[in-house]
Amino acid sequence: MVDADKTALLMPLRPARNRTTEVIERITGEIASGVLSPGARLPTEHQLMTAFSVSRTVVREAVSALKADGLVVTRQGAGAFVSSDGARVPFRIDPEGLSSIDDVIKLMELRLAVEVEAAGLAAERGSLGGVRAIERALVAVDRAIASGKSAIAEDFAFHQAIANATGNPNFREFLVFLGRHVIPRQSIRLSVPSTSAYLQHIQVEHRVIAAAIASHDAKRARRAMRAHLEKSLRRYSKVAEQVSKSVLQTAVNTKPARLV
Amino acid sequence: MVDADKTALLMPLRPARNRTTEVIERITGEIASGVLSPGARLPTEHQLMTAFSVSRTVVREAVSALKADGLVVTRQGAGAFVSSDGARVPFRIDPEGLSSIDDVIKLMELRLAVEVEAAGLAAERGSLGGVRAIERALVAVDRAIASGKSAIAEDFAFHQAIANATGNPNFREFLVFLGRHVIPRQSIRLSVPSTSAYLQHIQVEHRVIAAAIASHDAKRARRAMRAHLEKSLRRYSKVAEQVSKSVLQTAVNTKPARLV
DNA sequence: GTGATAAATGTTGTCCGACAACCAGACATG
DNA sequence: CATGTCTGGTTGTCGGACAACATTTATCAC
Repeated sequence: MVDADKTALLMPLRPARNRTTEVIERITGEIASGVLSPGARLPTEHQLMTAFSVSRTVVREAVSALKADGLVVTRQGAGAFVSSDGARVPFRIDPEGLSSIDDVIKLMELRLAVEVEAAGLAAERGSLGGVRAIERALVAVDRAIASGKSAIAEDFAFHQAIANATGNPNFREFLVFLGRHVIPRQSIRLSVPSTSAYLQHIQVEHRVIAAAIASHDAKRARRAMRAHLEKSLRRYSKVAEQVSKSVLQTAVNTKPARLV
Repeated sequence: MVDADKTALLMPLRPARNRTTEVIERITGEIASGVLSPGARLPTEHQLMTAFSVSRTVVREAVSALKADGLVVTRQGAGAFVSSDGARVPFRIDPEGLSSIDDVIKLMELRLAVEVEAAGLAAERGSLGGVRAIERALVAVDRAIASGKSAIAEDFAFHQAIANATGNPNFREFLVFLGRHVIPRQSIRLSVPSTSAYLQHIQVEHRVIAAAIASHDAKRARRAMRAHLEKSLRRYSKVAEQVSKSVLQTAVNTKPARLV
């Protein structure tokens, strides 16, 4: 954990405020604020050059980034246009917006919503192979606990196996997306006692969920998953309270992170 | 609808296969396939220029797009690196992957998961203002029905008001994200009878949900929302069956859309 | 006059060369 | 040995040029 903090301190200064990102933010702002409505044509590269007094390279890189985000589409010889079908613009979670523990909790609520339904769907139509995969993930957690590890990766693999058993890839994909945001937060590890006894208690909850899915009892699966995740949420918010009391100590650790 | 199809036909050729996109796909592929592991440094711009035999402009626009996607970060003077914390890479839904009705159903299942929990949270901790907003959205739907409109936008606003009442912005944001993908599909409108009688029946379900939220009954709110959306899903999959029978007619309509 | 064809203009896509800002490691200095 | 400096390499920005394409305008045949 100390290592994680150190690397965070040694590798800061990511968003390197160069001209390109400023142009990106300006254009993005005008699109978001509605000045440029969908389908509208945005200024020509030359106009943008003179308006922002930057080179064409900067303008083109900015537009390229906007294109990658799906906000604009370009047509050679015609111009660049604000994307009319918003279907391409992705769902982002600002990493800066996860600095507080409360933000992490809000994310975990979304995860709970998805996972509860995933457990229900897995129970309704989980194939034999899907159920087998869930049980394999369970024994993997067992092995990790036995060897004294924190079993974080194995625990996540278990939840992923359930999402997989729904037969709906959206559940697995969205779960790993949320995992990428929630898991790397070091504050989680602080909240997890990760003693063998605690982990084995978690495993009991896991087995209840797995049993409900295996017996195709959707209601029980949803209830078990909800209980499992709500317990984790409550434990987490308790940590939030404790941490908020010792703000001074955390402040010196989080402040540099905000500068990133 | 005919207009929408026409514009879709007149403005096709989105992925305009230019050199930049090819370079993007090549690099993205090498990252996805694990050839370039997180934290690894990718080749210098000069190496990429000679490797792909393109100009530096193309290379820079490509890495600019990759930067916008969060796949790589650059440090002036040091190089470009594969992003180590995947927290920046967004959640995308490939618009091409929504061509079949089955894909849309799979998306709606995810929406159901989020909305059921949103209704529960809104009931648990919905403020007075939040409940008022939900009721306002309800009368808006009433007005739309009375004036003979399809009330699609007003219906979505109602669901959005519920997501808002959770106090967790993630729910609203994710819901509008999903809405951007699901709503524009014309196949939905085909499945909606949109007769006044049908819409008023929908409103009955809406009122049950709103009442449960207003009385802070989380369980009932979740159950009502689940019933509401599952009914919509079932109706939708029925349409899917009917459509799959008349594949020939839909084929001529969907084929060009795939080319977009 | 009208419709088709061609020219002209404007815009994005690509290439090239150059310099500034910056970083990492080698080197020199005390 | 520690510190400062230098040097080569890399990304960031600039400017100009031409190609490919779209749109508009002008021209011509009928």
